[in-house]
Amino acid sequence: MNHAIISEYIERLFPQFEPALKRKLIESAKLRDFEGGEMLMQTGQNMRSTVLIVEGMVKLYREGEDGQEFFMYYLQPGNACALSMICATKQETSQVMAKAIEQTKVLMIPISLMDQLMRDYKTWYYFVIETYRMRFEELLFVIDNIAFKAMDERLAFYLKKQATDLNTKELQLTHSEIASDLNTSREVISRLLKKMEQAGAIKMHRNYIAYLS
Amino acid sequence: MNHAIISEYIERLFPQFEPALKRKLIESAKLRDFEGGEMLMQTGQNMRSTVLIVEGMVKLYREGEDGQEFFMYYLQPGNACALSMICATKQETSQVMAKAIEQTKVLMIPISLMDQLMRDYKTWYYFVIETYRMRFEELLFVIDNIAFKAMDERLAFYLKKQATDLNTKELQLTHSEIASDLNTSREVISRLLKKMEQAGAIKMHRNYIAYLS
DNA sequence: TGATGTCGGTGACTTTTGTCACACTGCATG
DNA sequence: CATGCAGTGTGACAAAAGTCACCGACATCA
Repeated sequence: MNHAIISEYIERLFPQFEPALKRKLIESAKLRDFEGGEMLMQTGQNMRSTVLIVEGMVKLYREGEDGQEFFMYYLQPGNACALSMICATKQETSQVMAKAIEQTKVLMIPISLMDQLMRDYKTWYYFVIETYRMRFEELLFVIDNIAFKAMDERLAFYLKKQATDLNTKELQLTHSEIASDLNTSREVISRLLKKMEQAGAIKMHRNYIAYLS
Repeated sequence: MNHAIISEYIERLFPQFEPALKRKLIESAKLRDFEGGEMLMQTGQNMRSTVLIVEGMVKLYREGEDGQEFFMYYLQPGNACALSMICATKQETSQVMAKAIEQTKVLMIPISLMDQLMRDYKTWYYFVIETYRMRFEELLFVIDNIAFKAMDERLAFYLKKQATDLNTKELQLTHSEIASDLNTSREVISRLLKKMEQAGAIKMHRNYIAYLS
């Protein structure tokens, strides 16, 4: 039975939720699977649910006019999609792309429940506010980087963030992927990576980069 | 008496608030004045109130490491500062600068009231969510521009936005100010403006720019 | 083992943006 | 009205980033 699985996820990932809220979510949330590479959300799409990630990893990015994929941030188990909350509440369409980068499971909470949850469960309200705050801050960092920093610094920041978020020092990234995430060209990334390698910050290998220190 | 003035502002600028909420705000909000050029909020500052603009104009910008002022958006009468809500709720420090660009009046709502307002007044809750949504969207546009567009396009977008937000075709901006807002140099702006003038999009004058069409 | 495709390296070049230097203009102020 | 200053114009150059062309290394698979 799905309820038991959902219950387990909620207990593990959202322990701060009050018991009544947990029960409410267990009875009304739907579990949904996404394959790696599958889209959770697309620009212009209308959201009907708020999304809580419970397994896997979701990449949020802004799509440029000719299909560029400008990376913003990752969502991990325990995170909610701030945009799905916002769009859900207002019935607005999404402004960003969300893609599962590996096998991912999410809880879908019908938008019709949002009002009630916000009003009746303080821990939910705090969770929502905290979600907004975190994502807002992430966007501010993104803006800082592209507004004030040159490519080399942006690349260094990007690699560091990848190492932190994905919790590994072996970054499974091709130069093309990085270039796409930073909206530049592969050659630029290749050259900058070489400099970083010479400076001893990384070690390059085929298909992955070892992040040192 | 201040209550009467506050009441008038609320009636005029926030007609969508339910009567009980209006009464609550009238009794607990404080009116505060800022001179043009005065800071409402500074990076690292701790917020103790949620801020509603009722008169004037507030400029939100991100501060770079060497004092650059990267423009994000304006707040006008009827708007709330999304960041003051977020920071207020979590007792976090602000990540941006907010500066009054003219004589400005705001309503300050003590953070201690936020929980109660969110829970008890549906129109407040909607207002907050809508505020988040709008500002989130603004940030996404900002990111679009700096991530995907070249200076000329960014400048065109910037001028258009100024004309819209400030509701005038006579933009009281010096080239230096524009350069600072877009985090580039005055010379670049001067040259691009000349191109735009030649293309017939604007007409330059000393100390102001006429935005045509 | 040869064919193919992805990944990465690199030189040469262009374009865009940033920097420096200096000149000009109109306004304000004493 | 002389002086100073903020605002602007502009040429020359430097630096950063983007583009193009092409190469080689490696993996996979028939």
